[in-house]
Amino acid sequence: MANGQGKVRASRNGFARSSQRWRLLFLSAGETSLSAIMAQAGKQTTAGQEIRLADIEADAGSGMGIFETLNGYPNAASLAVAIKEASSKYHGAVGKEWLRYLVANRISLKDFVPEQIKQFVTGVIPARAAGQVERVARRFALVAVAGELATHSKLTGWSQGEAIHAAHTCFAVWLEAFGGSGNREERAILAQVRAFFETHGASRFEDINATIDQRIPKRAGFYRNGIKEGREFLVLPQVFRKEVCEGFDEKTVKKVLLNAGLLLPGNDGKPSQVVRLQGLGSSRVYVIRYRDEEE
DNA sequence: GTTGTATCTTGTTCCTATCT
DNA sequence: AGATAGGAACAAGATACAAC
Repeated sequence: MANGQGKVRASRNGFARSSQRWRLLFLSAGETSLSAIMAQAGKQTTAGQEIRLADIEADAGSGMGIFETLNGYPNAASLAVAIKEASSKYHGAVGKEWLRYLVANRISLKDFVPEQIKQFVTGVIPARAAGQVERVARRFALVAVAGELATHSKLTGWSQGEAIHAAHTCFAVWLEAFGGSGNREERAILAQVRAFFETHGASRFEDINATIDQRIPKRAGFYRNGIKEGREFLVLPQVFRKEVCEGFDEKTVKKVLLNAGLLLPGNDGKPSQVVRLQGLGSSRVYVIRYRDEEE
């Protein structure tokens, strides 16, 4: 549905039948964002998918959930109930009037609407923005212009410019989250690495100085009490790739861990260090300094 | 004799250029 | 414009050499 195109099929006599096309603007009150769902499945979202489903934070930041102002109601819940009652009583009335207005003014709107959309878009997108950002901005612009037109034709009762202001605010929130998606990924990686050591740190790592044989089922690596301070985990390359980096790009994980100071690089600048291990000879391992929260 | 470091080799991945 | 091949870059294992 979000692609705006139906399946292309052949007609009965073998010719290409014209496929169905539509423009769809839908709003979903999903509790979890698309990227969160994909992350649960251990997959990445491509930029194109995030463009089709633009995430807007539902918390307006005023301490009242989705609302910014209460419009005279004592609290957010009573406003929500009032909106629900009014909409179940009057729903559809404005929509019909709106369509009537569009049809009556379609000649003049044909030039006016694209012009207004262009104006909105150039006003909100930052310089040197990616084309994807502009595409999302155009969708917000359509909503903004439609809202202003509805206000102009006395269908909403809003003050002039309110729809544009609202779309502006929502777009700014979206843009910040989209631009900060790298930060979101970074946090997810650090959380995963932390969880790995919290789960396996005491059970799957062997003491590097151990003289007696220890039985470590599904050994993930070794630990040593750090040269400077704290405990250092020496993770074997296969485990690092398969378990620590699971669901993420290995290079990205290494970069994030290096930047966070958790992964100690070797003297030769490589992310892994060569360490002599009991029974394994010298091997490359990823040295990760695990710090407790209070340090 | 052991340990640490440096260099070489091999394998893999990604990017670019060329051809169809 | 897309696909394929080749080259470059990087990582990891191996080996050699030096120092303690």
